[in-house]
Amino acid sequence: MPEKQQSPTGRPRDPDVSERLIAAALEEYARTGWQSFTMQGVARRAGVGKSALYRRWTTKEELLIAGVESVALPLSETSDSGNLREDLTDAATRILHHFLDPTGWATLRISVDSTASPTMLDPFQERVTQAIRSGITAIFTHAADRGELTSDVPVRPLVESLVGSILVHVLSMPFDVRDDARQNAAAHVEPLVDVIMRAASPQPCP
Amino acid sequence: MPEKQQSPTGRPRDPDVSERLIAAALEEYARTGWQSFTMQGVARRAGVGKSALYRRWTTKEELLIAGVESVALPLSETSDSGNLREDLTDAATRILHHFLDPTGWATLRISVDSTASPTMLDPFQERVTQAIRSGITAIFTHAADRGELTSDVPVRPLVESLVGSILVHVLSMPFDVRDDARQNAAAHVEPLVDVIMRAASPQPCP
Amino acid sequence: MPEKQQSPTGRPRDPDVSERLIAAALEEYARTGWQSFTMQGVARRAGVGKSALYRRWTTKEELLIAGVESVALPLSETSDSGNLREDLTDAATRILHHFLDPTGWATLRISVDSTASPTMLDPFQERVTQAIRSGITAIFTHAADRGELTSDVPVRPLVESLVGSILVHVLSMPFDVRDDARQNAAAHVEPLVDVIMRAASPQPCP
Amino acid sequence: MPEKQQSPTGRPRDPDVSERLIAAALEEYARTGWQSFTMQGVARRAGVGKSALYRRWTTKEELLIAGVESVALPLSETSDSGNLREDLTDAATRILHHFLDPTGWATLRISVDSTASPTMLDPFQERVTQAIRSGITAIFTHAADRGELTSDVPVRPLVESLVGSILVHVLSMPFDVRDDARQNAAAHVEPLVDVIMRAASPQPCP
DNA sequence: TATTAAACGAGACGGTACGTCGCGTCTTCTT
DNA sequence: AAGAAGACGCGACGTACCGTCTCGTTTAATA
Repeated sequence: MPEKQQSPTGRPRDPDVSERLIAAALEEYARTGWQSFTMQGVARRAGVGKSALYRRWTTKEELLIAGVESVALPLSETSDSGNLREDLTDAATRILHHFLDPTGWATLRISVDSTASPTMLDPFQERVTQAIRSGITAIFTHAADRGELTSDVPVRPLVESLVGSILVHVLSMPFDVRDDARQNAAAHVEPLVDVIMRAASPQPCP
Repeated sequence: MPEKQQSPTGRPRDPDVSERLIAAALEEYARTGWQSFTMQGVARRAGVGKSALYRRWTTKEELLIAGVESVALPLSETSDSGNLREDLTDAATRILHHFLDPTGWATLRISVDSTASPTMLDPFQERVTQAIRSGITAIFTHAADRGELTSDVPVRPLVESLVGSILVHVLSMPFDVRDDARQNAAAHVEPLVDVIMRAASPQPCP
Repeated sequence: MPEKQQSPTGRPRDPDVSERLIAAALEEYARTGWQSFTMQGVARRAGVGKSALYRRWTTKEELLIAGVESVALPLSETSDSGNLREDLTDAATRILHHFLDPTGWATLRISVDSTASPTMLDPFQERVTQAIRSGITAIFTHAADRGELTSDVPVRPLVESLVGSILVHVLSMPFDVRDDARQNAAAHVEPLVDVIMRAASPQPCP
Repeated sequence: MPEKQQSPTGRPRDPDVSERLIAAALEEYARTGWQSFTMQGVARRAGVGKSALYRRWTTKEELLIAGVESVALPLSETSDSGNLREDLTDAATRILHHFLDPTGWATLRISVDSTASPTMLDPFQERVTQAIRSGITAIFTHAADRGELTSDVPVRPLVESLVGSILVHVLSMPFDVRDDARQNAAAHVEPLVDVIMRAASPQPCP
């Protein structure tokens, strides 16, 4: 969700203003979420007039998406070590950190909030939610290419299971465990990757 | 999250007012989510003074939780057919419908929003999030009792995978597919249950 | 303005409650006037339920008048030393103190406020405003009886001049002079009594 | 009490909004006084947002003073006919009308209410109360210049007597006499001016 | 170099929600 | 029936943010 088109004539927009606005938006949102996220506050924190803000993004959602996609997009880049479990563990660890980070968590918030109405979903989903999914999908595709995966296993449910399990894991995590999860990410991620690996493996002999 | 304690002396609270407030809260929230969810609006819709509302619940979260837990708690009751796949499919279908319902979706929204701060998480998680998890956990426990499950499979990651996969499935669903999901729930749920069944099954012969 | 009639049957009213209410009313009003004078606050300060208050007086005005007339009525009792100037000075001094006292000042406030509407004026004026006037009127009557006053001087304007001059004197007094006025009342009163004495005296020889 | 200072930068305030607010304030106050005088109501009647009102005046008092001083200030301009009695009668008549007018009466109300606390008194007194006093003081000064007044008569008590007598006269006036006072102002004013004239005249031969 | 059109900060504007408090009425239990 | 307690619908309080709108000033591309 880039900023709105500007007129070709006249003084050009100051790119520094855009940057400061996006940074301010993420900081404000990370504080306490929707509750205290105000356009006014973003402009104030950025040291910018309200007009400069509204000129670029008309709604809170547009502004947040602009800020959040820069954070989420890197998740689509995954490693390719030649070993499925290793790649999955690496990706899962990064997703776990993503959901444990305030700014990363914002991704989910916006996604959840925008799922309610048809208007907002599409632009955001294509950019953020899909970014996460596509990275893991690639891992499976590579593994299948290597023959590490029986071809009869559908990939999409596996991806949804892995991403979803990490999400629910964080979602149902008591607050004082979050620090532990940040430091011992591997221990938290391993059982979840295990589930996927079992499901992806060839089934027992009949 | 029940309403705040009332004093033993004086005129007792009108339970009808509480009911109207909760109903109004769910209706308002289902409209467009946080955006247009105002205490003022809830009281107005319920035909009730603001004081009667604030007397019972101080914050929007408290109010929403009160309304939402009546919707979420039934999810903890699961079937016990004697067949693991059948029970999982049944539970998963209900969870899918839960997340496709505006009021049910509110459950997730609140959960996501409250995860940011330590204050809100605990009461809500224990009541709603855990309700969903505990139902599925029971299914696995029963299956293990029946010997349908190899004892070396940890249950918790399986639960998180199932719940999470349904969640991500809905989360990444284009808006115009939602109606289809409501009507053909089985088709949407089956691949996800499959993943869990594979992961829960005894592993291939070495 | 006595309290409202009570039913002849049933439990009689507690007179102590009435007293505490009136005392509380005066204290509350003396604090910052109309601004912070609330029925709720009076009942709270008196340690009494709201119903006990509303049972006795329906409006703030009724309650205040009940409280204020006990303070104002003594002003109608004046000295009779046999000397006009002396009596006037004595009465004027007491009126000055009355207007310098927070509770006494409340008398004026209520009077001024109630003058706007026809409903409240009569009961209050007869009791309070007239109390002040009648005392001074009596002084002039006695002086006339003694022959100290030429009979052609109308009394009413003299009374109004004396009371009014004290009132305006206080009204236009800088705040930090009020303490001085309390201690050196005679110095403040003398010039005003002088004016009245000159006006009441026989006129210059032609 | 002018409106609060505005910043030199940014969009300037709309003077029309200020005018509408002051007019609305006077109308609201004239209705039933303090009782029903609400900031909310003033803004509503003026067709203005509450913010525009609070931006200019923070309290009811400030707002009322702004509205009232435009009404009271003209009282400081008095006639100078060369005849003391005539000038006094003229001034007294105008003051009488001032106190009989709802808006003019507000002057007194505010004055009385603000006398209780030190904060409010000064700005109001200097502008309104003194305006009335200074006009009459000027009349006496001119008369003294003409030799119409014996120099040993102090002016201030005379002024206080005149203004005060009119005030008390109105204050103790039954409601149904007010109309008569408006129409036959001369008859009401004459006895009061008489008192002042007698007091101001040279005293009887010893 | 002078013109010009938009960007920019600041903040006014009519609204509306916030959470609190007082209004006057009512309902409950206790004295 | 009095009394203490407090719930009830209502609306004002003063603050903050909404999105739009003027202001005066700055800035780069065009004429």
